[in-house]
Amino acid sequence: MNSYNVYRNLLSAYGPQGWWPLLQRNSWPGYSQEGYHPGVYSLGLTPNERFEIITGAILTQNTSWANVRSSLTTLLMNCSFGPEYLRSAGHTELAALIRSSGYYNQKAKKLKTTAEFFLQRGAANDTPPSRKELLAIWGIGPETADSILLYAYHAPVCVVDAYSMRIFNRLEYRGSAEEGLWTYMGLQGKFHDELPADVEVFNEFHALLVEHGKRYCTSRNQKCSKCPLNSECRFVEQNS
DNA sequence: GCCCAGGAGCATA
DNA sequence: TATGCTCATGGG
Repeated sequence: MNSYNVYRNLLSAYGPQGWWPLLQRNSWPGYSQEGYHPGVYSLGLTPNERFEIITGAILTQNTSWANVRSSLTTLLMNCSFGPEYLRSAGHTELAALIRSSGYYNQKAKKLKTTAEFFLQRGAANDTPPSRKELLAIWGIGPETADSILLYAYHAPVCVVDAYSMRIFNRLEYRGSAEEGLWTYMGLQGKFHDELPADVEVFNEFHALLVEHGKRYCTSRNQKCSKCPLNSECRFVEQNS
């Protein structure tokens, strides 16, 4: 299944998603109360806005965004996402602030190690770190690294997540047949091959896959009859 | 009560 | 390289 066809189909069905949400801008024109900004991509980010995205990317690991937003609101009131605060805060204090995101002991440690990395880079934070540097940080894996590169630095990198795997495994009916399931790097390579190297396309594509995974391609009780991709999905074909 | 959510680290084989 | 386990809250 061609990723660009999927992208165009989902964009047509759902429209621009307004990622990555920025709570700090929730009173700006074009921004929703929750910080979404559909169709607005290219405004520069302040250091604290960039670090809000980095913080959110870590807190949302295996966690719903509603839980993360609650933590981000608390952090915004306490430190406005200044990384100096995350470094200096006590573990127990920080863990309490991000409690609603779950895994709060692990994530408190992840936030501190990440804050330390970016504080040491200092002025170099205007340019993106390498993917390898990000992966070397304790608490940052492939998806979080790519989310930081794409959404905090506008680098042309595709983000793959559990939804992407589920959707493309189903579209191609992988796993139940002779083909193996998609891996992170395998699916990212496919996306990079098939999509135009455009930051706005990559931005929307990942967000659209998340929306699609929530609305129709759910883990169970999937809603195939109303799915905008059902005419080209081998999972539907095999189960009808 | 169970399952899932915008994953990653670590031990084991 | 590839599984399996752990981390943890909050909504459906």
